Amino acid sequence: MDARTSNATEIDSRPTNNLLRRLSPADFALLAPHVMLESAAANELLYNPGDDVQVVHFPCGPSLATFLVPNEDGRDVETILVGREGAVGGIVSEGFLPAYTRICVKFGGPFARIHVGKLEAAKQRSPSLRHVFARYADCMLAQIFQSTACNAIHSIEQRTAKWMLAAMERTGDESSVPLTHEQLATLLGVGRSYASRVLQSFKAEGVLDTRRGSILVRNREGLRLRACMCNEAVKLHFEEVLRGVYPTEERQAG
Amino acid sequence: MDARTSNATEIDSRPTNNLLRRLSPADFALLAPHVMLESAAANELLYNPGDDVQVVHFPCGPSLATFLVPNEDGRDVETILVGREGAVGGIVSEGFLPAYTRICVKFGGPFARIHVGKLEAAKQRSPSLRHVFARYADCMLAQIFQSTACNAIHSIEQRTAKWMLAAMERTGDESSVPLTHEQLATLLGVGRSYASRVLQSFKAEGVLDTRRGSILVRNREGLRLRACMCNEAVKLHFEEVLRGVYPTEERQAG
DNA sequence: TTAGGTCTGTCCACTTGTGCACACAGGACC
DNA sequence: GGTCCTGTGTGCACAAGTGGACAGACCTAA
Repeated sequence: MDARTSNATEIDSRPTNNLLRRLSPADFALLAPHVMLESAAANELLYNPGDDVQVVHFPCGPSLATFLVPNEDGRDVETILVGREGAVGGIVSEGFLPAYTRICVKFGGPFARIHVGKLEAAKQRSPSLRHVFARYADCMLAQIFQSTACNAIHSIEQRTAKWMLAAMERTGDESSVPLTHEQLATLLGVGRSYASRVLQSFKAEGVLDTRRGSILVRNREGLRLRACMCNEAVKLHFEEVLRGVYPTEERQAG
Repeated sequence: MDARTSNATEIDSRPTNNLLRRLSPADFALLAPHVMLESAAANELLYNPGDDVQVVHFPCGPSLATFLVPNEDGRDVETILVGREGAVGGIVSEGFLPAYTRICVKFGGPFARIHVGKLEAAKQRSPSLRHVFARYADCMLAQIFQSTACNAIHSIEQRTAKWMLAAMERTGDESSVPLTHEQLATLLGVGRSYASRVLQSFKAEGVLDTRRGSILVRNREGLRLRACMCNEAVKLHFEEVLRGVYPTEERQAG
């Protein structure tokens, strides 16, 4: 699989994960033999704290994973969402270390998987591949930093709106988010009744509608107005950092 | 500076930064020619968002740096502390990317510095050196994840206590933290008057005393009781991950 | 068709944190 | 020794979020 064969058809045959699609044909070719496409159900745990990190998971299509930090009182706290724009597992650590967080499939669907060892071996052969992953790691870091700040100062209302937009952007579903109020509350780290009240206030303003087990978005722009700008800040960094992944000449060649 | 000279004297001559001290003599020797020891004053900015990251800064002794996330309304939000246990700048990204956060010297003092390019070159020559930094990156990630969770669910009282303990641990000063109420408030992302009130309640319980511009710790154990366990969780991960940095034989050789 | 479990909407009393205001205290500098 | 500035202590009205409770709605499965 050399640069010659890198046409649109080949690119489309890749898993629908933006990080993998961003790779040059040559870099993807290094990974391709080791990539497995599998599916995972909602609530499946990819890692628990202390697990030896051996596999990188790339959410594809509407799949969504989250990082949960366990808390002394037993309830986990949700931190960041990772969808088809990225990957989870050994991104920063380069694997073979105990996981710090729990990683949970939030919305089920296809995942591309590769063993960390294979990925690291490929990185050793291709500096540009290493750079792609280092850059993505930096983006993920930005995402977490932003979440930390967001949790410190933004209201539950803002964070609810932010979360819904982030989820929709990743799943591609423009009109609904499959969550119960309970799940939304857990995810925001607030009480269920308060989460319901926030949704109710959005509903009163015509932004949302609620169904049993899912939330329907009626006015996306309204939601955006009520959200903090954290998503946008992070997205900007993603674009800036990942745009320059390959030097121009290499990208032209692809 | 080769392995032959790696005796206790040489180790003590290293900068008082635990990450650097943790390196095997051979690995440190790769960096040593490029390490500059300088000092920075409190409030000095090491990076601003968008800056090209070219230098890694290792806080030494009582120096302390923090990562600040800029907010739409202009006030920065403090996220994590980095002291002599670690380093800031290009740790995850491997440098040469725009910084996402602002990095600010919180408590002034000595910093060891090295150009990212030199560090990366050394990593290329020594896989074990690369591993040390990958492992530290993972620890830093754990720290940020924990902060995100902490901000989501812990009270200001708990976070105040946590912050004070974390600062003392890093500076080595067991009895005082040089902060005004205003600074503490900013750092926690709360209003100044509420920060004062929390300190007042600690004072009433005999845990603290307040001075103009600094906070005196009277009862460290009491502080620990009032803090959340976030520090401990992260510390455990640091120990677990950094303990195994060098395989036993290599450590013996050093 | 009914029964039972889960999800939802809402009430209430309560705690936590906000934002502003203002008096006063501690130092530094003339 | 006074002056001025910044930092500190506290009061108040208010907003945000908690946690428990309970009735009713929706869905599934027998």
